[in-house]
Amino acid sequence: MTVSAHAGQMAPISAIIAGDNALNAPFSTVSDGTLRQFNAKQHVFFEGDDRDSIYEVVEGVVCVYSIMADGRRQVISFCYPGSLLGFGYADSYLHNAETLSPTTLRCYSASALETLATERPDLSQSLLSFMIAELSAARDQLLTLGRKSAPEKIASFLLDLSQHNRELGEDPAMLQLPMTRSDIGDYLGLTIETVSRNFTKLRSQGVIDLHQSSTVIILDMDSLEDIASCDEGNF
Amino acid sequence: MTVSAHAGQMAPISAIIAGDNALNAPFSTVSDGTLRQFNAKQHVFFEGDDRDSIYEVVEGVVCVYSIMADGRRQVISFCYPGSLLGFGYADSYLHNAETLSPTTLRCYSASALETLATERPDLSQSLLSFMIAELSAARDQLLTLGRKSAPEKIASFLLDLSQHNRELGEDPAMLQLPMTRSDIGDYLGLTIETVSRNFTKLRSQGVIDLHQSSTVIILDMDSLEDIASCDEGNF
DNA sequence: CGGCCAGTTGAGTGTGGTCAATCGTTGTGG
DNA sequence: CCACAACGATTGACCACACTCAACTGGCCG
Repeated sequence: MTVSAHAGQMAPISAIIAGDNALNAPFSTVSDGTLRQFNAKQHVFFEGDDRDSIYEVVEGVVCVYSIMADGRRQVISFCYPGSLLGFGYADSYLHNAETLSPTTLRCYSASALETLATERPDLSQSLLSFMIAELSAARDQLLTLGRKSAPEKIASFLLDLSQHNRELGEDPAMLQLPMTRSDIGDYLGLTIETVSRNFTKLRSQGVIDLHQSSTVIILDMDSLEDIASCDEGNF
Repeated sequence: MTVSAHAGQMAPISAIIAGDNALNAPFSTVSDGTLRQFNAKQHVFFEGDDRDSIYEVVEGVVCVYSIMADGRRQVISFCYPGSLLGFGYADSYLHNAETLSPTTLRCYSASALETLATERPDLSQSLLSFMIAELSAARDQLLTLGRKSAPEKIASFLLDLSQHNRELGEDPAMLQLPMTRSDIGDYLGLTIETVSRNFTKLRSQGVIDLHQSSTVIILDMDSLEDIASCDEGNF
């Protein structure tokens, strides 16, 4: 799946750092662990900023993206609770990070966390697991961007969100989209018009329903899966 | 950069495992470490195979790719010496791996290596560094696949190879391509015809020279960077 | 020599991009 | 309360870039 989040069964980084009495513990071992609140559409950091902090998404959704000199944008991932932002060994952030909804982040000192990782094998293992999951998601997305048609991209995207809901125990047929059509387009390598047209097409085929533009109801999961993998029989 | 290889300054995994008297030591700590030889165009493993072994590229180039039911292919990375193949926590390989040239791989037991990683912080750190580099490369490639035109993709690809040469102390203007036009197309999300046409176009513009189809000489690095329109100053 | 394969080149097509108009919702101020 | 602006989303008309199909070249090897 390409939605960037900790796989459900993994312990969140915060729990590893805090030890057994996790979640509400004082994070004395690493300099910080304090919570920061963001409104929607606020930047957490920009590419090139000094990489002083690493964030764990606690609540909300964050959009990580790259941008080219002429303004073309590529969304790298949508980060849901459990994801880490800003982890790596560069001395500045490699991407931009912007909240899509009101968001709570847990903030760590980058240097302290990375030093701690050299001392705590469980933390190091947890970070490694997280990176493996992220890499796997990024590689799946390479296939989507490089080889799938627009309808396949849209269907794959909706199925990813559905799977994400399923892992959280939420309704896999009822999707709340915190991102705009523009975000989706920049994630899938499409324009907003193409995203919109394909949403409309799926609705006219009876595969999905769209009450508000931010709510997608999957009416025919089988058809959606057919479209995602093969894209035969349209028009 | 998107060419998948250990960043030059990192210690290869084999050195970590073997300890200080690296490279030629008996790899008693992990079950294996033996060398395996491959000819060109041989598969190392297929997607779905039991993930029993992890490989380190010692010599040669390996192409890692995904394939869809209808045959569409996406090349994930070209793995040069220093890269790891098959690392992850899934119980089967997630991709296919095929040698492009005669290749030597160092072979480890996946379970033994991953167990060892829980005991040896230096190994765990090394693996984490490697994964960070791989993730960064994959994310760069997302931008290329999602947002760049065909000429930009080709130019970026050649610049990546040039940068790789530079890191190895080889001539950054003289590129030996171990992969076919089809491999390049499947890496960049293009057809072989589009790859070929853009190579021809670069040659007719005097940006590159092509003696054999597998040798590219960069005549005008500045133009190539302009065409790539890449604001990449990585490393 | 002939077959095979990778690569190149050409002609025509179609998917998805561009440009532009419109719609719908939300929020603000008169 | 309505008028209006702002913004996201939708739809339409048109176009271009990259794909498809096809022919051909050149190198390699039996």
